[in-house]
Amino acid sequence: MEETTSVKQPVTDNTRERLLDRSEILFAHKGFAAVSVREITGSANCNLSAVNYYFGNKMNLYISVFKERWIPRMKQVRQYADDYLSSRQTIGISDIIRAFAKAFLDGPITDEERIYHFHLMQREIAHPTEALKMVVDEIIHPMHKDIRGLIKPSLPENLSSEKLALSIFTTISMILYFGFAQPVISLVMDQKFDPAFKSRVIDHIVSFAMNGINGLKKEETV
Amino acid sequence: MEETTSVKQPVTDNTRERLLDRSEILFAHKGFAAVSVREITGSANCNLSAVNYYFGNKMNLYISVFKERWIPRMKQVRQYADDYLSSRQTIGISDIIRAFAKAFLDGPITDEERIYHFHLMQREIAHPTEALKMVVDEIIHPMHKDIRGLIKPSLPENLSSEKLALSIFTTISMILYFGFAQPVISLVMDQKFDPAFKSRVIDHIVSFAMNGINGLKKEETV
DNA sequence: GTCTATAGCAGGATAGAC
DNA sequence: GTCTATCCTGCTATAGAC
Repeated sequence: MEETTSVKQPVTDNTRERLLDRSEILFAHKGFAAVSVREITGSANCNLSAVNYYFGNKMNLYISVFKERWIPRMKQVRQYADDYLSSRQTIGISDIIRAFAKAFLDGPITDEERIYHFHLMQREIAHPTEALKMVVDEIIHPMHKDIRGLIKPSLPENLSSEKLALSIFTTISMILYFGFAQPVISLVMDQKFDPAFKSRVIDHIVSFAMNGINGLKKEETV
Repeated sequence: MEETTSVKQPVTDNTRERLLDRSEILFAHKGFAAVSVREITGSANCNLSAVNYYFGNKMNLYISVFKERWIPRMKQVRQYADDYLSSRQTIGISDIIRAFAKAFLDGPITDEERIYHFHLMQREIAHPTEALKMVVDEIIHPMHKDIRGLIKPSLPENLSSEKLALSIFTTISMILYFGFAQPVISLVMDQKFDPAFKSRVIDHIVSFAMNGINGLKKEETV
C-alpha cells in the first residue's frame, strides 16, 4: 500500500516485467502458438502459474506485450526522430527520411530489439489479433499522418495525396525491410550487418528515397 | 501401377494434392505450430491419418509445401518476368523493374496466392527451418544474381557492386511490401486493392525505383 | 488408400497450501 | 506472491481393420 521511495530498485515487483521481457522475445521468434507458458515461465525464471496470476491467461500476456513493450518502444523511436529533426535549423525532405531511417535502424533500440520488434509486427500482419488494430490506431496511422504533414510543405501544392502516401509507404518499406530481412540480405550479399555497413545502408536509403520523391516533383510539374 | 492416359482428371491421387493446397494456406496464415493436423485434414476433407500416410509427419508436409508449391510458384513468377522482357526489343532499367513488379504483384498468381506466398516466406525469415536455406539457395540467390546481370549493362562500369546490390534489395523491398502489407496499407490509406489501384502502385514502384537507380548513376559519375 | 481407435504426451488453466 | 499438484483438453503419431 505504502509506496517506498527507495531508489535502489524499481518498486514494482519484477516477475511481471521479466515475463513481459522474455515472452516478447519468444513470441516474436516463434509465434504465439509455438511458445508454451512453461517455456515462458522457464525463461523468466518464475513459477508456471505466474502468467495466470499476473495476466489472467496467455493471450492477455501477448496483448500486454504490445501495450507495455511494443508501443512504448515505438514511441521512443518516434521521439528519436522528432529530436533529430528539432535539432536542425531547416528541415528538408532528406532530413526527414534520414531522421526516420536512423530512428528505426540506428536509433535508441538495440539490434536485437529491432529484429524481434519487427518480427512481432510481421506476425500480426499475417495473422491479426486485436493487437494489430491497437497498434495501427495508436502508432502507425498517426505516424504516417505526421510524416505526410512534414513532407508536404516541400512538395508542389498540386501533388496528389495518393502519390505522397505511396511514396511514404515505399520509403518505410525500405527501412523496415532492412531491419527485418537482415538474415537473408547477409546471406545473399555475404556481408555482415556491422555498424559501418549499417551506416552505408542508411545513406543508401536516404539517397534512393530522396531521388524517388524528387522525381515525383518533376513528374507533377511536367 | 498402370497409368491411364485419361484426360479428365489429373491421374495422381489428389488427396495428397489437396493436403498440400490446404496446408499451405493454413501454415501461411497461422504458422506451423498454430495449425493442427486435424485442422489440415478437416480442411482437405480427408482422414486424420492421411498426413502421416503421405508425408510421414507434419513437419515433412510443411517442407513439401515449399518444395512442391512455393518454389514452383516462384519459378512461374520468374518465368513471367523473363517472358515479359523477351517480348521487348530493347531492355532498359525501367523494363526490368516493371517486369518484376508486374510478375510479383500482377503476374500469373492470384491475389490470394500472393498473400499467403509472402506470409510463408516472412515466417521462415522470422524463424527459419530447413526450408529457408533451400529457398534462398534455389530461388532467391539465383534471382538476385540474374537481376544484377540484367541491370549492370545499363549502369556505369565503375559503380560499386554493393550499391547495385543494395538498390536491387531496395526495389524488391518495395514490391514485397506492397504484396505483403496490403491490409495495413488499405487501413491507413482507406483504399481497396482493386486492379486500378494496383496498376497505379506498379507505376509508382517503377518510377520511384527508376529515379533511385538513375540517381545512383549520377552520384557515381560526379 | 482410407478408416477407427487409441496410445502417449504436452498444453493451458486452476485449486489450495504456504 | 509463489509454490506444487492436478484436471482436462487437444495434440501427433501409430496400429491394425477393412
